Amino acid sequence: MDSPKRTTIYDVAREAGVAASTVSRALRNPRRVNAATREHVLQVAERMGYRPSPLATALQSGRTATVAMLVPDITNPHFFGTIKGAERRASAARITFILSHTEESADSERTQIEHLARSVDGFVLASSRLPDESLWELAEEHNLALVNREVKGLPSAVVDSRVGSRQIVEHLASLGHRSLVYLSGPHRSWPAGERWRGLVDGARGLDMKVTRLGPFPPRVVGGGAAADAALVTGATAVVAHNDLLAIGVLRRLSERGVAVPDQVSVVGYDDIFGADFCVPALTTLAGPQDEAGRSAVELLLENRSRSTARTPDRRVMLPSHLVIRDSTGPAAR
Amino acid sequence: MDSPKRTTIYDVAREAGVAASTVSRALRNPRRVNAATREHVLQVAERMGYRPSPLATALQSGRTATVAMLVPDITNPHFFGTIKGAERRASAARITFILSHTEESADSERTQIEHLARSVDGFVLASSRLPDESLWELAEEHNLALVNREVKGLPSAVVDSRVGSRQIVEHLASLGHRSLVYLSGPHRSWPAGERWRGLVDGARGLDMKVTRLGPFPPRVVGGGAAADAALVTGATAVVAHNDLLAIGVLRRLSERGVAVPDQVSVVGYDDIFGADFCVPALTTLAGPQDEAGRSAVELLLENRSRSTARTPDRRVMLPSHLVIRDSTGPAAR
DNA sequence: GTGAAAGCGCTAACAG
DNA sequence: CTGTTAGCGCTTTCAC
Repeated sequence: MDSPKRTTIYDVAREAGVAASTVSRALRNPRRVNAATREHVLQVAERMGYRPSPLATALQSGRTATVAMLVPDITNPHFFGTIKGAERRASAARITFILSHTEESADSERTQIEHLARSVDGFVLASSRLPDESLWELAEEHNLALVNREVKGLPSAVVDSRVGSRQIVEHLASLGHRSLVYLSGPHRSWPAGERWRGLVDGARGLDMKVTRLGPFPPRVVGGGAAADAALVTGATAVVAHNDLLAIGVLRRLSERGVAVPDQVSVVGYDDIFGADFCVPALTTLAGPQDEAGRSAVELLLENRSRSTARTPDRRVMLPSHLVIRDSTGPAAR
Repeated sequence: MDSPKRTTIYDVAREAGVAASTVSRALRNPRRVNAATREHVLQVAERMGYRPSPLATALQSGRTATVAMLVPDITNPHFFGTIKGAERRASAARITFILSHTEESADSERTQIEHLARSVDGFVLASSRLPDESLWELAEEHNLALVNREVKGLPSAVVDSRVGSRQIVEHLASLGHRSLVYLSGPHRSWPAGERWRGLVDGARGLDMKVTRLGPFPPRVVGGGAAADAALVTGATAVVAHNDLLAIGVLRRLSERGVAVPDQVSVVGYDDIFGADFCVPALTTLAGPQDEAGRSAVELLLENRSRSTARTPDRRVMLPSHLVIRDSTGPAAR
């Protein structure tokens, strides 16, 4: 594929009549070399079609100009926004972007990090499945930035879902609901805890009864069991861990002939693609997921420049907002 | 981040009382070294927590164990399946997966390839925007595999949409439709050409009139203009370039009070997430996009092993199938 | 079967 | 400001 020997700085150096190091400097540290020499070297390099070898650069300098993003499930539309934001930010900084999925497994996550460690400058961990302790430990050795997860001492970018959950409760309360059930996501999911706490906080003083069910798989297929479980509680409002689950719930309710929102109101989280055109269109807590991805990469880049010095943990909190559509309405009766 | 000097094969060699080259061999070419020595080396390496440096390996050997996938628009759900399939296949082969987007620009695509050339073993180009000539040229220097694009002499994996388009025509004809309009995708889109040809072929001998409109942006927002354009033709059936556009069309038709499928039938391509729960649920040509991504990576890997020898171009054609839902019905009148 | 040694392409002191 | 000189960590002849 690449037989015709790539041209190296040595080729350029010879052709330009200077030392290899001068070529290197002309290319990287424009100011440390005579303007005329520099111009000449650049022209020769250009003419010879010189392309630097990122590998050699990285091996020598330790900087790879690459970041890796690990997501639990590459299939989940929830992550698309985050991935997009991260990828965009990276490529804007001319940073190579590696995407990898961990299959919802903490072990796999750790292995991937170990595996990629030498090839990247840092990791964006989206909805990491690793326990806090593991993250602290990994952070000793690696440059990490978390998305939708907060851990003391580590940089993170999260879309608020606590304050947002309060808004959900207020919205439902104002519609006359007196009780809601939260259909919980994965057991160790950090956002699940946040959401639950937000709902509980919001309910306090509003004469709203909140119940937690689950965990349910945060996918459309999880909606069947979740909906059935919710119905038996008699609650008039259902808050699902995410839109995928909410859509599954809508589907199941429709099968069972339960009218939404007339009999039951349904709320989701994330405002994923499709949330606006499912039936009824889903009321959901929307947030700038792409911003979160963007910020995480940014935190990584910041951290990189601060050399070895331990940076005070930067936490970015992005605001969410409730998008009210057709799946919520006045409480039944 | 990584201050405590990584252990290298030299450390292991010293500790094990052998030469570095022996360590290297023990790790890569198990058979070229005495079983006992090998065992010993492996244990020492393990004990010392040795991790090979992919960079150094790549620099020396020329193989990076990495592939890059370029997609025009990382935001488009159409690509999610392809990305997923490719990522999965790569990680199964312990190949690092780089994802990059080209913003629908041929120039950007070329630049990215140039940029990543030294860091990867090959490229998966999904729906490449580059003209055939450019691809041939690039293939001289790089290991390429195409997804949803066929170019003579280059390996590719495509989901059939030509035969599938015939099925669409037959389906519509059997419902009594006598004319359809194709809402075309981007001007230089290869699948757009395939689909159009498939529709024309299918219409021949079926007393079906086909019209092509567009190009339209293959996104939901494109649906407004597309739907309006389609309506003025008086056609009773609309075939949209992809599901995104089709969903946009559904939305516009609903706004205008045009009943689907009673007044107009609508068909899409891809069966993306959401196609089953929009209203009415979309009839669409589904295909194994993830398989296409998977196959493309596979082609890359095959090609890599065949050393320099030019491999006869392998083309993988994946079958599509028509998923009939609620957006198509008997022709009006 | 194993060791010595020469790089892969680049950067970073260190002199001059 | 520029050239010389070591490597970065690994693989790969080439001898022994």
